[in-house]
Amino acid sequence: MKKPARPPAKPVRPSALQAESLRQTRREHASETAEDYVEAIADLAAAQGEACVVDLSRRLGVTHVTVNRTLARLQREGYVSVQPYRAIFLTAAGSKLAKECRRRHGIVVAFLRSLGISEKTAEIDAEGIEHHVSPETLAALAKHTGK
Amino acid sequence: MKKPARPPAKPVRPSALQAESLRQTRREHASETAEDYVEAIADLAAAQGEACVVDLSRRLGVTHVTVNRTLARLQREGYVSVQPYRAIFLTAAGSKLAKECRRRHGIVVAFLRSLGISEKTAEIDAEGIEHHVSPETLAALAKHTGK
DNA sequence: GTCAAAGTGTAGCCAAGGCTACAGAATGTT
DNA sequence: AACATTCTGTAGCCTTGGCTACACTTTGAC
Ligand SMILES: [Mn+2]
Ligand SMILES: [Mn+2]
Ligand SMILES: [Mn+2]
Ligand SMILES: [Mn+2]
Repeated sequence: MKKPARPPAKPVRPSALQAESLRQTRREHASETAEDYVEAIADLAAAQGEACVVDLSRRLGVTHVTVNRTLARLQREGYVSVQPYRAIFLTAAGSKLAKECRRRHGIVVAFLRSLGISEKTAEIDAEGIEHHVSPETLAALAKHTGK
Repeated sequence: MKKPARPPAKPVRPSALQAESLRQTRREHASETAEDYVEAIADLAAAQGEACVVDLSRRLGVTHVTVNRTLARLQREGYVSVQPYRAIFLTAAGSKLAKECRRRHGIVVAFLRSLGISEKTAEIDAEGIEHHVSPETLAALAKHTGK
């Protein structure tokens, strides 16, 4: 079916734009784990003074094995500093990222709440949406909520 | 560091809720590929009469190899029907899913546009956001936009 | 100090979803 | 009919991110 007998070929949506959008979405998925981890580590550090593996595994909803392997990758990428049987610390880069993520998370949740969404649903949806909000959209959400 | 000397232990956010939210986000990621594929297949069928592997690979921004393997999985899961060197067809389940996804995609884009987001950014952001919008939020977005 | 419980680390399994390289099939043009 | 191009399929590689099972370390309680 190389060239099917094409009817007028009205493009529902340009393929190139959708391809670019999906590529962007995949890039966002690649950084998503790092974002959720550093945010969780910062939250735990703020609440308890420090973060350990089991606390993270409870908060992230995965086993401690997954946490461990992911922390190794995040250390490789320069976001955290881990040593065997020691608490987990964010690097400067990790802290910066955590701060940005916490801000963005708050804006998304506040926006959803302003739309009348229940707190629980707002939290659930925000956890996924947050990673796909461009700066342009984030600003619009903040403005809309604040107004 | 089993039990660190804990300061008052003010929970920034309950761990259980965040864990549940992240689990939900992961479930959504698992269905995301299927959703984007059936939507793309439906779009291509509407525009050209039928969908083939290279058209899909162009539209999805991946190689034809990835498309092929994913189509095998989607067939296993009952969304598409593929035969070697034949066009790709949606099953009833696939068509139903595509229809829902197209509707949801449109609502998310329209909402972003109504916020003043540029068309291109709206498309890009929507491609990621759409999969994380609960029915409750989707309804709120539709209502907000229509108003 | 002993010891059980909790925490941590590691080996090894799996599926998804990217990719390159190569081979075979279909097609359009000459 | 021949051939170049395009399309399709497959083998095999990689990374991410889940998991269980098992072993070791730390810690708190007695
Ligand atoms: Mn998140
Ligand atoms: Mn978050
Ligand atoms: Mn999408
Ligand atoms: Mn879509």
